[in-house]
Amino acid sequence: MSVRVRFAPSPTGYLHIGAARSALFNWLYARKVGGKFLLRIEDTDLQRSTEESTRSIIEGLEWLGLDYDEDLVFQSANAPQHRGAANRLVEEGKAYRDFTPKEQYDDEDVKQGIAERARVQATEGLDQRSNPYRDLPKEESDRRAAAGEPFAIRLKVANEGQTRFDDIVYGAQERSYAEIEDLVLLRSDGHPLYNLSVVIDDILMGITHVIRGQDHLTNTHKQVLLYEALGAKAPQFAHLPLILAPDKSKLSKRKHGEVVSLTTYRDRGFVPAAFRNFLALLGWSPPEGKEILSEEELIECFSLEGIGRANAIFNFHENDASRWTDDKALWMNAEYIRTMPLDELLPMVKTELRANKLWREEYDDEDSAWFRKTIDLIRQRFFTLKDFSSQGRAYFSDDFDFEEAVVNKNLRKEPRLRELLSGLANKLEEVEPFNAETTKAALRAFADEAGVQPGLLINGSRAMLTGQGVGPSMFEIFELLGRDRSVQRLRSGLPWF
RNA sequence: GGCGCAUUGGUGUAGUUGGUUAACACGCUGCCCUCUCAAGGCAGAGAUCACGGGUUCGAGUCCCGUAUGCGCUACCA
Repeated sequence: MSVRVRFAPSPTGYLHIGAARSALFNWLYARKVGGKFLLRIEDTDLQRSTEESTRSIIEGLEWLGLDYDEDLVFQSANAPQHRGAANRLVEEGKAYRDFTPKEQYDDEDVKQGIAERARVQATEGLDQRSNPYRDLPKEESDRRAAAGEPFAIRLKVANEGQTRFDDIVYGAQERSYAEIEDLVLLRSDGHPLYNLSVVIDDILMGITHVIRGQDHLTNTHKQVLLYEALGAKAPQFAHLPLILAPDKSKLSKRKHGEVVSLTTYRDRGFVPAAFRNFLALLGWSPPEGKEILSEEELIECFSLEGIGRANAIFNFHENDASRWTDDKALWMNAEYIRTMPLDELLPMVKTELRANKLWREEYDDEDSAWFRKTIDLIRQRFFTLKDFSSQGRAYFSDDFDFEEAVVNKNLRKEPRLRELLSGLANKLEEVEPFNAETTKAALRAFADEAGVQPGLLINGSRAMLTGQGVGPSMFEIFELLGRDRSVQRLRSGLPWF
């Protein structure tokens, strides 16, 4: 039987990086074993589901390069089947109508309410099967339903026994029926509930392996019960450890902000392959210990058995802008930027420059050799794609900022520099040809004549030509910017004012 | 409250059927290289493997308990 897996997010917001990782693992597994990777949007909660969210999920997956194999499935479209299944279970006596009036819960303290109710239930000695409608004669149930009395449908969980399944990650799991309530399948307004929907949909879609977050581990027992009631074979389950914030709390946008949203990484200049690589290493480790893995390598060595059981901490630093996300993610992105094939990087840089009005069509044409050379040089010390338009700005525009601290340290500290650099400009004007070699010789000779350290002129030049104190070798910069721009910037005197 | 799951340096992870100096990556420190910053090279700090018992000649690895964290416990997903 060929493998079919799915990623089934609910469209109630941005795509969370934890969800993105679930998608990735499903995708990797499908690609690894030659199975199908499907996408299902779980939009049964109509109140909270939005089209915008669905779009952002699809965009996110596309950005990560996780292509799905069949048509997108909307869970809401299967609602008739969900209801049909629930009614069938009632007919078969495996579920029952619960005419208890619906209670209203405050959305705020649901968790507390649950704990409170559980406590009361325990002290009053109520068990999970105390529902008065559980054993209502079928005729009466039918009659009341026909009379229009509202009801929810609950699964009739047997008194004795236990569910069991083997989780590929967490191992053998058992749970006694006594700990499982008669779960609601259908709300009194006819809406199918999550546990019913997933099971029906997974059956409908022929899912063979359910790979999802560990937060569903205990719910799985209910679902196993449903598979049994429906006479269907349960799929294999593999639950993934969760991704937590540094304080070990659940990662949430409300509490932790943008770092948890996948699109943030796209918007802040991550290379998709780098982020995918980083995500893969959260909770999973390759057998060889090699960490930088291409798409092919990732697929090749991926296995469900390599997934760990402990929750991983996503180590970002909330109050440190330069370490706004996990250090290793940032490092990996830099690693990709400086080592990936230039031809794959170029389109991303183009997009970035374009967004900042720094792109010129010539870069694709007569200046393409220059452009490639420039990108290849400056990418060596960049961390994100954003750096091409910020730190790299001086290479693409004459309108760039001078860093105050750099100007003070490399220019103002030595008053003679203004004249010296102007003199250097004169010297460079005569250099022929104009390249790294010749400018180097010229600068050194000039430093000798003037009786100053070459470093003084080099650092001063860097400040004048790029506005920055750090960057590539100065002579490479001269060559790249060319004689005219180099000379002009050296003479501009701009930063002195 | 009940039930479940987890616990190896700051972070991510390796640690084969229990065997001797607990490994790798990121981060951090120092040195080299050097016009700066990276990269690279070298060196280093940092873990009594959550804690307490037990089994064993021997435990990060097996068993029990405790703690902590997380999850589920809903006519949310």
